[in-house]
Amino acid sequence: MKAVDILNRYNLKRTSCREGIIDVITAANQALSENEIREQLVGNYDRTTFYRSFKTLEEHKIIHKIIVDNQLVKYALDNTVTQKDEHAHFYCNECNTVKCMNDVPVQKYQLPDGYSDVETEVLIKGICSNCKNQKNN
Amino acid sequence: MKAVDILNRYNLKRTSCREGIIDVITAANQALSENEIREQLVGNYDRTTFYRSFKTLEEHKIIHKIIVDNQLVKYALDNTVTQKDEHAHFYCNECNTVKCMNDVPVQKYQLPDGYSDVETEVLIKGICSNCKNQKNN
DNA sequence: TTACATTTGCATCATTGTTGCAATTAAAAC
DNA sequence: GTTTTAATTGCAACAATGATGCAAATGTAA
Repeated sequence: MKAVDILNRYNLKRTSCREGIIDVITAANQALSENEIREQLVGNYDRTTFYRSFKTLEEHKIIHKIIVDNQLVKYALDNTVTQKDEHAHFYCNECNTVKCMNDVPVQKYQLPDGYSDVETEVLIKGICSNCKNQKNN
Repeated sequence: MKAVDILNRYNLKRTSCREGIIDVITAANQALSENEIREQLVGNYDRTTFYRSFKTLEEHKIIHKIIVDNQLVKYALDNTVTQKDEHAHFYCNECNTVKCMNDVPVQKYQLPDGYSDVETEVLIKGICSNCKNQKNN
């Protein structure tokens, strides 16, 4: 789906910053940090505009954040857009990339009495297939 | 186990700040934020000292951080100290507390070929039993 | 009690994110 | 195609979190 269509679907004004962010994130096969997105973005936007665009896109569940160790913040397209189920995220300790594991659904957890869950976040840390290959060669 | 014993076990100097932090965290039945810990702590420490103490305790896996939405940072005793398995964390959307679900072990996830996992973080968001009770009354 | 290495507090700086406000822009109405 | 209106942008300022260098203070071992 095109950025413009996504913005229309959520009744958001199609500003170049929002379109650009969606395009860059859509094109990537991994979650991207703020700086990675800015590097690939055409045009120069104020930091404030950036953050506000992210916030808006997040609030409408067009993108979502994945945070690793309270340090690394990465963004990816949200389930509601990709039509996939709630999935686990994978962080590679070697190359520091974050990927949405669309084929690894979040499992159901049995909570103690009285607790009800709304949402579950799963972050798996380890070595990705790319880095593993490089080690073996 | 006493704070002093824990510090000794890891060959760390027993400074009052470190002891205090461990004591406060041990006494709590939920994960605490920096400010919550500082409030309960006897003595006034510089912010830098605080952060360095946390860092040291984290590096030695005496405590661990749980981060919610890249915003709320909470600390709790680590598995290596409590002798429990890797567990899920629960964040209450109502009262904003974080608890270690020691009885909810992290499940095994089947990753795509080539991926190997080292550690899995699970954060379940929802309503805790306390808040649920208050709603029903 | 002394000696040495570690830790503390202070000043300073970096990063990430927010808010208020005037200027600009997108989208709808004319 | 213009005008109108509401949303968005950029700027300045601010807040929170965290790191670093360095001299002073403290813990530990001798």
